[in-house]
Amino acid sequence: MTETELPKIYDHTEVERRWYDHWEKQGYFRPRDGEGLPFVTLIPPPNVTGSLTIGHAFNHTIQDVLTRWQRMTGVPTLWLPGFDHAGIATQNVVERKLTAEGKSRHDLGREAFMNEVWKWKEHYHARITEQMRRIGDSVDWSRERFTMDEGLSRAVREVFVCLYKKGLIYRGNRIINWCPRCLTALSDEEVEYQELDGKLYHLMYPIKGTQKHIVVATTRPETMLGDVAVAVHPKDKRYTPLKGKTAILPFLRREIPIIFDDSVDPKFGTGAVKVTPAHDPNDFELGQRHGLTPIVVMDPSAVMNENAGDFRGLTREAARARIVEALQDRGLIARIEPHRHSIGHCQRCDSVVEPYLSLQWFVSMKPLAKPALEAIEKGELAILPRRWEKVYLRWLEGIRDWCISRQLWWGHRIPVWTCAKCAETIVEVEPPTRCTKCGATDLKQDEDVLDTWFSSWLWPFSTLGWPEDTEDLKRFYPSSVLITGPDIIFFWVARMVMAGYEFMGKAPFPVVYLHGIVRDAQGRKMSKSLGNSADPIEISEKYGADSLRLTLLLLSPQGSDIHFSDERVDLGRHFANKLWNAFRLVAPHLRDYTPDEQAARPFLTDADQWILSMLGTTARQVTRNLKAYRIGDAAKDLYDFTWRELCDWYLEMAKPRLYAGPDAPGAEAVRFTIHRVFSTVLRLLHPFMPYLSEELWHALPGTEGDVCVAEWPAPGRAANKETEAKIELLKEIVGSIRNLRSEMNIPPARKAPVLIRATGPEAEIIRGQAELIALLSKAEPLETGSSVKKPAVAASTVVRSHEIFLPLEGLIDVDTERKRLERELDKVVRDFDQSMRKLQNEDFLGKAKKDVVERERTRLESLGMTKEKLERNLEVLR
RNA sequence: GGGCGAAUAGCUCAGCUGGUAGAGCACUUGCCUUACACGCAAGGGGUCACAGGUUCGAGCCCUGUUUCGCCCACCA
Repeated sequence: MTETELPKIYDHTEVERRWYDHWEKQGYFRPRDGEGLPFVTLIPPPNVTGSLTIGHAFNHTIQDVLTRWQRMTGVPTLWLPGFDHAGIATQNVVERKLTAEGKSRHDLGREAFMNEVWKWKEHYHARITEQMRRIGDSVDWSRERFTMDEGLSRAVREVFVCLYKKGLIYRGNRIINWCPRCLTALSDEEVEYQELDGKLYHLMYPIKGTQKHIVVATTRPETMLGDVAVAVHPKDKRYTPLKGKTAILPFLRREIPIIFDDSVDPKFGTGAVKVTPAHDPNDFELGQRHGLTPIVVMDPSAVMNENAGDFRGLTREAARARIVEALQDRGLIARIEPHRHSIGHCQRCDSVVEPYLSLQWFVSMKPLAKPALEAIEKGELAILPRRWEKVYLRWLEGIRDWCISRQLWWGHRIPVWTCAKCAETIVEVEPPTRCTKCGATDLKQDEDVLDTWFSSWLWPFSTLGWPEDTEDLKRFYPSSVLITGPDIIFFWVARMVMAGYEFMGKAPFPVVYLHGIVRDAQGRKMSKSLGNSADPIEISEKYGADSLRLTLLLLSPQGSDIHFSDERVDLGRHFANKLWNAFRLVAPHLRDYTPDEQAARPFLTDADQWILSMLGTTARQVTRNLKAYRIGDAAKDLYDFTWRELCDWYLEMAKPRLYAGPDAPGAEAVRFTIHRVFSTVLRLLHPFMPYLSEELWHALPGTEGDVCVAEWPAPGRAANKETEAKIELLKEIVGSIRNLRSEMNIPPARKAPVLIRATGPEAEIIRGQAELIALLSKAEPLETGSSVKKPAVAASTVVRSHEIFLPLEGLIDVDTERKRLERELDKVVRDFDQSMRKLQNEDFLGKAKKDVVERERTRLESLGMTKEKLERNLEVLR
């Protein structure tokens, strides 16, 4: 490979096209055979509703980094891909499409509609698969699953039947959350509450046989048509005279009792509450306690029904307006006051949810929650960052029964049949052919489907073949870690833990790592419905998939949200380009090179030893951070090492030896060092930037196979502190000279003489580094030593205790230089005084740690010398 | 009403066991130096939200306050 073969600007499009198929064909993504605990992670199955967002790309990147890293350490790895049918969400988008075509799902009928949804699913499945390949997800496609495939559907039925037989699934007429637009029941978790400004209406109900009224406060006057009582607190003196009385419901003239119940808060509103058991969860319970029969006044689409008298046919909103108007006409509204309260909305369509009495299927959650609660305490489950554990625990402690039936078509049909003849309920995994009680063959299956999460909560074992006792299930359950966002702790994480204990006897994963949510520049969550997320493929085309991955990680401190915008991907793109060009610099000099550590080691320079030492430290840090799920920190370690140490310093130091050619002295050492550094960095970098690292790995001589399965760098020997200190000193001196040159307006390309009057033991080190100092600061000639004479006219500075002079006869403006030195001295004096005060403080000397005091003493000494020398040099200018 | 999180440079954020405040972007100056202008070198810029406290020493620990964000809760 020659320089001319490598373009100046890294072209990711060309490189990223090349490797994915290769890795896949090699079978790297399938778990290798072998002993030892495998590393297993399960994808949070993306919804087939639409394509992936940047949020997904972030979630996948974390999983892929961990999976690729583990693969390189040699353990068998499995990242199992799959997709979620996403019941309501998917049905909604397909229905929306039909609406646009002027059709409804009922025009098509159940079967034809299902075909439409399957087509939709196929389309987006293909799209998502393509996206995952582009961003480099190293998933095992041979094990791909879908929540509605045959095996998972079987698992769903098995679980339903099992829980039913245990008495943990039951059917009941209860108040549930009803979406009048989706026309289905929802679980409590699918309702999103929003604080909104509303009104509190004080309605006057006439008391029978008197001229008086009882005033009830409500936010929803339209539900008054379903009122069956008025309730007050038993100890509320205002209402004790009304014992045994009844009120007359306006419009309907229904006579309703005044009842007494502890649950009424005398301090709220008027202390009297209308009771509407069919449209309010509290009222429902209250009604049950008092034996009241609920009256449903709306139809499923929240239009007033035949029980609403003259208001029949009005929407609930229209009914409210008309009822308030009519009551006002009759003087039955005491007052209306503003009232802020939270109102439930459908998670999927944002309609106001109606508490609605209806017959649904439920899971008793309390018994299932118990082991999931204990899991944390027993240490069988950890949620990172730890603060989320409280959220998880609190939800489980207050858990309520789960409404699992949905009045939809897209989903798993409930495995319950009713006998047309004897009305027997039959609950079976496989469709029965005849009634188990009377033998009749006319059986009708429940029309409803199950909540989409009723399949997702089985994901950790259903994807591995459960209920069959498969090899995969034995080998890969439980998985190693779950990577997901905190927004689905309740929907998914907690429920998976419950199902894991219930059906497998143990937690589905020992660790849950919850990463932040990707937001747009305005702080809104990236979502399909908002349309504020770029397509990862578009970003990959424009900036590169590697760049996207690295950027997301660099932007994400552990566990907090990230603010993303397209342009920020420049961060990753620029890094990719930097690495590419560093490689372009070294590649021609490594042609035909075969690493030989034995031959090189005796000739390693300080610079070589220094970068190798830093490399080792970086490798250790990266591994340590990955183990702690500090993925972003690991990425930063590599970014900083590559750019700040390798490119900014080492490669500059290595250039003369590289340019001198392969036969010059020192060539062996520099080639060895560079080879070692690049082959290590490329391996460390591979989990983060799989494409670029693979490309360069193949371009680097002396490497074998693919970096995808290369050995993860070993921790290596401890840092070489002595050499690191030498180079640190060198950096400081070079920095000071560059600063002087810059202040004196010496053009970068121009060489300029420099004198260093070095003192003490470091003088020897400086002499040893003179060649590099000269190279890096364009100092020519460079004179160092303890006896160096200060030139008559010179810009000067002090590093530690060493004086640096730039003789600038005729070029220097004395006034400018004096001001500069004064500024510098000022700073040193401030530090010196502060340090002095500290060391004069008895408490500090007595109570601070020895090494802290010692460090302070050294610092003061050094500051003192610097001060003294600056003053002396300044004196000359004055 | 409860809980959690955040507040550090103009912007987005690091700062892990208290010991000399950092990065990227943006800005200023000089450079197309034979890897890279997607770059190099130098530089400016901070009462670490506020008020107390603990400590020899606080961005970090404790208490309270303010502002923002998120989650939970049967506020008719």
